[in-house]
Amino acid sequence: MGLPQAMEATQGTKRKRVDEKSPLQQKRLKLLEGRKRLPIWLKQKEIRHALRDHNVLVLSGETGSGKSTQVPQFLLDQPWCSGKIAITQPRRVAAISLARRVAEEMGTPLGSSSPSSKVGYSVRFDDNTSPSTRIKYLTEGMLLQEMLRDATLGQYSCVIVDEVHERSVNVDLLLGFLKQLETRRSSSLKVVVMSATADVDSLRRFFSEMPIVTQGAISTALPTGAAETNGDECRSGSEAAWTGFGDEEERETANSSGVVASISKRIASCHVEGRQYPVVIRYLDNHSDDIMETTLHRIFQIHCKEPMPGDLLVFMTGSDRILDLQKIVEEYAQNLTSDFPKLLVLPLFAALSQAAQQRPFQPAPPNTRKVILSTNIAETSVTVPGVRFVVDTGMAKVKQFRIRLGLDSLLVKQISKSSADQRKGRAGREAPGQCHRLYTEAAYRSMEEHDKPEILRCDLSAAVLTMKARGADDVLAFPFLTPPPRDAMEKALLNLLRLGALQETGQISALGRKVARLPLTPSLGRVIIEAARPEMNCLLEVIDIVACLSVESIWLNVDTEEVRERAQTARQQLAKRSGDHLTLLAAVQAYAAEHSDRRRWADDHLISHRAMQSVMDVRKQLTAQCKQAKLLLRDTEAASASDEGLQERVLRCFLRGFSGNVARLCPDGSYKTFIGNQTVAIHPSSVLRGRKLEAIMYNEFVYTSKAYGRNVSAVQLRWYEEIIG
DNA sequence: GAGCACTGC
Repeated sequence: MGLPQAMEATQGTKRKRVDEKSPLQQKRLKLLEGRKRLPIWLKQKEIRHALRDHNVLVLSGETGSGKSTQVPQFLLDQPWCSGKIAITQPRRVAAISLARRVAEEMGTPLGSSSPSSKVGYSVRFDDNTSPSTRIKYLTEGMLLQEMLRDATLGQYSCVIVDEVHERSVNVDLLLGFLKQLETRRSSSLKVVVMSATADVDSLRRFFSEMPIVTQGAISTALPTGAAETNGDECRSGSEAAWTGFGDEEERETANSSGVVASISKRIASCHVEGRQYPVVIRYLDNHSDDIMETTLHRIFQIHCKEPMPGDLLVFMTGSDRILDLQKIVEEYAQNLTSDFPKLLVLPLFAALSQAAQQRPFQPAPPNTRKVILSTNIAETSVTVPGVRFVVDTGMAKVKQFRIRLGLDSLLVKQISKSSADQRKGRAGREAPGQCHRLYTEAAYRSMEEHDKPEILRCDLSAAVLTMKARGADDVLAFPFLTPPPRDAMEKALLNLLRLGALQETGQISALGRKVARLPLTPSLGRVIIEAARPEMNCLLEVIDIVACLSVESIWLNVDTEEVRERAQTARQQLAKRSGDHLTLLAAVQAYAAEHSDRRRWADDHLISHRAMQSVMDVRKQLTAQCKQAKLLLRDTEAASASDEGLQERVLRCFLRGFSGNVARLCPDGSYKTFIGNQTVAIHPSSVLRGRKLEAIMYNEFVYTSKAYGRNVSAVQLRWYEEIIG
C-alpha cells in the first residue's frame, strides 16, 4: 500500500443513524462494484469453506488480488467467527490505510470515531479501535505486544498474517506462537497465512508438522480431533483451487516417546491470481564491470528511445551512489537537445527529509520524465506512481549479524530472484512496462530463490526475550519456520544472562519481564532499568538518550561542502566532551526547551525535525511506561546543572547494558575490544572521531568499509571493571 | 577523509 493511497483514504463521517442514503452507505455501494471485479472475489466461497473445514489456510496471491482488504470481510459473518479478526501488517502506513479502506467498503465509521465502528487499527502511538471493533488491522509488533497481556489471544477468532513472504523476525515469531496456539487453545483459532510468492509448500509443511513433545506433555501438544479426520470431503471437487491436506499428504510424525499421530484436515491452501500488466524483461548480454556507467547509459537509452509518458525507477544500493549518479545524470541531461523531453532526477531513500521523499509522488512538469534513483525503499515500502521503466542493478545492501564477531555487517550483495521479480513488478502497476536488468540472464538464474529470512541474519537477543516473556520457555524447541543456528541462539541466551534478563536456569527473571515490556532492544531496556535504581537516579536523562538511540539518526544528512560546515558549527554548540550520549541529551533538552518554533530550531541546527518528533513520541511513551511500572521516582523536573556526578552515572548506566561494547586504546593508536580483541574505529559521525581516549563504549558495532563503533562515549576503565567484576 | 539498506514495539 503506497503513500498516496494512504493519503487519499478519507475519514468516515460521524452519523448517529445509518440508513441507505447516508454518505457511508452510498460510498459502500459504489465501492462494492470495484470489489466484485477483484480476482479474489471469485474465491470467496472457497475461502469460507476452507476455514469452515480447516483451522489453517495458506493463501498465496500476487499484488492486486485484493486479499488484504477482502479476506477479513469474507470471514466476518461465519458461524465460527464470534470474536474479532486480527490482520497483521509489517508496516504502520499499510495497517492504517487498509483499515480506512475496509471501513469505507463496509460502510462503517473508522476506529474510535464511533461506538458502532466495526473496523479499526492499532499501531504504535495510535490505537484507533473501539469496543465494537471486529476487524483490527495491526502491525506485527502490536500483536506480539498484546500477547504480553493475553498469550492465548483470547479475543480473536481468527488471526490473518499478511505479507509473510517478507519474513520479518516478528512474522516468524507470530507464526510459531500461532502454531502452538492452534493446537493448545481451548477455543478454536483460525489462522490465515497470506503470502505473495507461490512458496506455499514450506508453510503447509510448517503447520502440519507436530509440535515437539517433551516431558510427557503429549495430551496438550496433540491437536485435538486429529484422529477424527479422513480428509475425503474437502479435496474432492476440482472446482476448488485450494487443496486440503488429504490422504496422500497425510503425515505420520513420531515423537520421542514413540507416539504416532496422524495429521490431516487441518490445513488448506488457495491461490489467487494477481492483477498486473505485462512487463518485458531485458538482460545484459555480458556482465558489466562498471555498473554506474552501465546504469547511466541505460537511463539515457530508455529516455531517448521510449515515448512519453512513463517514468524511470532505478534500484541502487545506497544514498552515496544515488547522489553520485544524480550529479552525473543531471550533467548529461543538460546536453540533451530540445527534441527530447526534459529529465527530472529524484533521489529516494529513507534518510531523506520528509519533503524530499514526497517529490517522486508529485507530477512532473510538462514534457518532463522523472528518473527516480532509489534504494530498496521503493521495492516494498512505497509505491511510486507513473513508473513504466525499471532499471535494476541487481544489488542491495544487506545487514547480517556476525555471531562470532558480535557485530553487524552492512555490505553490498546480489539480490534474490524474488527481490528481482518484485522490482520488475514495479514497472507494471499502471500500464505495460519494461524491466532492464543490468546483469545477464545467467546471473539471474544463479540467484538465490529468496532473501535470507531476517531471523537468520540478526542478533536473536530480542527474539529470545520475546519468546520467553510470552511463555515459550524452551526456545530451542520453539517452532521456527526456519530454525536459526544453535550457536546464534546460545549467543542470545548468554547476552540475556549477562544483562540479568534471565536467571541461571534460563528462565526469565523479574528484571527480564520488565525489559520485555519496553519497546526497546534488551540492551537499551536494561539501561532504563539501571537508571531507575535509586543510587543512579538519572532515568529522565537516560530516557532522552535512549529515545534518540532507538529512532533514526537525529543528525541531518549533509551533502554539500557549505552545508557541512554549517552543520559542524551548529553541532559544536551541542557537542559534549564525553561523547555522543551526552551530546544527544543536550540536543533533546535544547529541543524540548524550545517552545516557540521547534521546526526552525531543528533546521538551524541541521537536526532532523522528523526524527526529533519521533524522539519526543518515544520519550513520552517510555516515561508513561516507567511511571506505570513504578520505575520513575522523580517526576518531570530536570536535574540541576550542578549535579556533578550526573554525567558519570548516565554513562555507567549505559555501560551496564553495553558492557560487551567496550574497547581500550592500544599503543598503536587503535582501539581494541575487551571481548574478542578486535579493532574498532570511532564512526565518522561521532563527536569523538579522531580522539584518543583511555576507553570507549559504543551502542552499535557495525562493519561497512571497516569495523566502526557508532554512538560512542568515553568511559573509565574503573567503571568497566566494577561492572565486570 | 570518511560515512547505515529497510521495517517495528
